[in-house]
Amino acid sequence: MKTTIKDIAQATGLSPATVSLVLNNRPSRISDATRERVLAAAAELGYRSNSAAVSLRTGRSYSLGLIVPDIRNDYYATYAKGMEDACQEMGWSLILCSTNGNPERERQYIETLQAKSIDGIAVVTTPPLTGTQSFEANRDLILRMQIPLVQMDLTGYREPINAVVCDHEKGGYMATRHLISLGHQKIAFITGPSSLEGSSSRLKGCMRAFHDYGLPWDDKMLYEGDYTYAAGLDGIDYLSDRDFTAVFAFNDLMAYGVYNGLAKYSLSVPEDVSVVGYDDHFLSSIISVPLTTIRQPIYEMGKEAARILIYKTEHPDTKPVITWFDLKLIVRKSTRKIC
Amino acid sequence: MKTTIKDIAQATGLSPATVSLVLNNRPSRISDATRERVLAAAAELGYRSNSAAVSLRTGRSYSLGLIVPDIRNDYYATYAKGMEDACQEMGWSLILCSTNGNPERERQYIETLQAKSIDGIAVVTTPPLTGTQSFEANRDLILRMQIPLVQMDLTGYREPINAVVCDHEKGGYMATRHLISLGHQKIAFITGPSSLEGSSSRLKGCMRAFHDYGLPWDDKMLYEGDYTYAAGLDGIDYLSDRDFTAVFAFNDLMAYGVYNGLAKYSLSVPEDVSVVGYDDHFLSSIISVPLTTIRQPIYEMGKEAARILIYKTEHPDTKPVITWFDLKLIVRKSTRKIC
DNA sequence: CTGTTAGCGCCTTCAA
DNA sequence: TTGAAGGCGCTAACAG
Repeated sequence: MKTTIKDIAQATGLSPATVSLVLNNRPSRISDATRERVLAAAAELGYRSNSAAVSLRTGRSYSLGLIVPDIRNDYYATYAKGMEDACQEMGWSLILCSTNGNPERERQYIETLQAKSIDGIAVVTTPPLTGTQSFEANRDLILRMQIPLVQMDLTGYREPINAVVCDHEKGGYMATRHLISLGHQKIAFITGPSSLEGSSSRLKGCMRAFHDYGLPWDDKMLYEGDYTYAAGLDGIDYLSDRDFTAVFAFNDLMAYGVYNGLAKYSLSVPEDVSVVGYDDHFLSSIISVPLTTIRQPIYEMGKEAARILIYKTEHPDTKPVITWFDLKLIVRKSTRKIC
Repeated sequence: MKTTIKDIAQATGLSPATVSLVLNNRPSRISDATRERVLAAAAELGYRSNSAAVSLRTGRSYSLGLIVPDIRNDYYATYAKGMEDACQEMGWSLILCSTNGNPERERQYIETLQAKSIDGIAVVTTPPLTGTQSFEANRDLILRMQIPLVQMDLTGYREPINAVVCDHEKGGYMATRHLISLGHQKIAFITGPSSLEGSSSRLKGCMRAFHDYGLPWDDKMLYEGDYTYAAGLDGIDYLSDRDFTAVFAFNDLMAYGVYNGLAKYSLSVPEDVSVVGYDDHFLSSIISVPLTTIRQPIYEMGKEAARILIYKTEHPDTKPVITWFDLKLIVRKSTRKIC
């Protein structure tokens, strides 16, 4: 039914080995004449290599696994798309694993991926779990399996590890500086979980900006959210008796919650309160008051993650790669100058 | 390094075949004693089957392919999540293929999937391409490869085919009837591409509602969009000199465009104009004026798609399965009663 | 009830 | 420059 290298061998009167050699472009110098013959026959017969056979023989599968908490989240979907595009460019495949933040399910996936001789795994852990025991255990599992691993926004670990990272300290600084330069001095912050590196870095940046501009820092203006829409709403409830002219939400989803939270108190954006988000979710340019935000190049990070993984497959004994990405302030309508 | 059935065979003093038999729960009755022994050894040695070997031997891979235009689109991401969850429940994997609406890339994917001995493929074609020659060619390609295929919202074809479908005629009817029952008589419609079955069905439903309630139909109140945000904006521009009190956009994304388009003309929702969307995008409950919409059970459809595919793998010679899903009107704040 | 045998399709020595 | 042979890990016949 399906044509194999044997068929091509038969058709050309050559041996399967020779056919394999030319089909894989091996340096073993084959005469141009036979090469042509093989290629012609392969095209003629519509040859496609059987990846199970290749995989069994070589132990490689030319596919990567992506483990994310929830593919419906635009953030992860964008990352997935980046990886997927990079894979496609190089003829690789991507296996999608959505864990719902369940570490046990994550573990199962890792084992399935190993069974499939996956060549590399990219993991983005769900916020509340990062740094937990079960997550570390899963990471160790991957490492022990000797499968290349790329993480996102996670540099600190007991040993160096491949990663794609943004300088969130700088991101926090940029957002805060933007507000300060607009004349805001009373700024409220709705953060992510403090256990998350990305969140604590942002916060450090905020404090540094306050310090640089000689503003007094006040922990009471802080609400610790969890990156969900609801946390934005709750944050405004919590902060409602404070006095502020601006809010910096540590991601766009919470900023949307802030919008609606403020509306509840009849406060409008940006007239009464300026709002800055973080991520540049695709909706942020679309909503009625377009959101000023810090853009993360998630798509590019996904691409790079795939590239690192593929590179590691070819060069297993190289040092861990950490690629840094730039953040960018996108000024829209949700922030305004005050006197 | 990795333990194989041979290792287990050696450890237990049995043959690889026997080990395989118990590990796969084959009906060939094996004594409980040896079964126990094998299972114990497998656990002991941490055995995991090599799926490349299984795949090479059996021609099956226990994985499905999903081909979508863009995983960043919440609609497709939700479908993917449904499939992924169903796969996970049964120990299968999902390979993600995002085509960007490029038929050539779609074709490449199909061939890659075949090379991987994929057991089934779910395709959701990008709107402008549905029904085009290249798309039909790709579908034929899959069919010719004898790989089970599931489509979404696509029933009409020259031969019956597995599908998960909503009755969009009814959906169009429900949305229109809702507006009519609220007193609206001058309703504008922003449709999807007329070449799409889902869009033309909705439109038929709208017309039927008008007919049932004795309202005159007017083609001038129609704008053909393409399901993008921009189309919603454009639609309002196009309709700006018409007289209407309500708009029915054929998906939520276009409804968001309608919101902002109306704002441009200083029209507010729902005071001046009522708006109905379609899909129930996750943002529709979140935005400042929550959107009345028709909910499609996309997630469930994804689950069912995976189940159909897996079923087809076990029962290749059964008749095509078409599963219908119910639509539901979700009334929120974007529609109001007028006198 | 269990073991033997024979490949699935491919790649990789090694020999010619 | 090419061919022959062996085996990756597993399963399906067929024996015993």
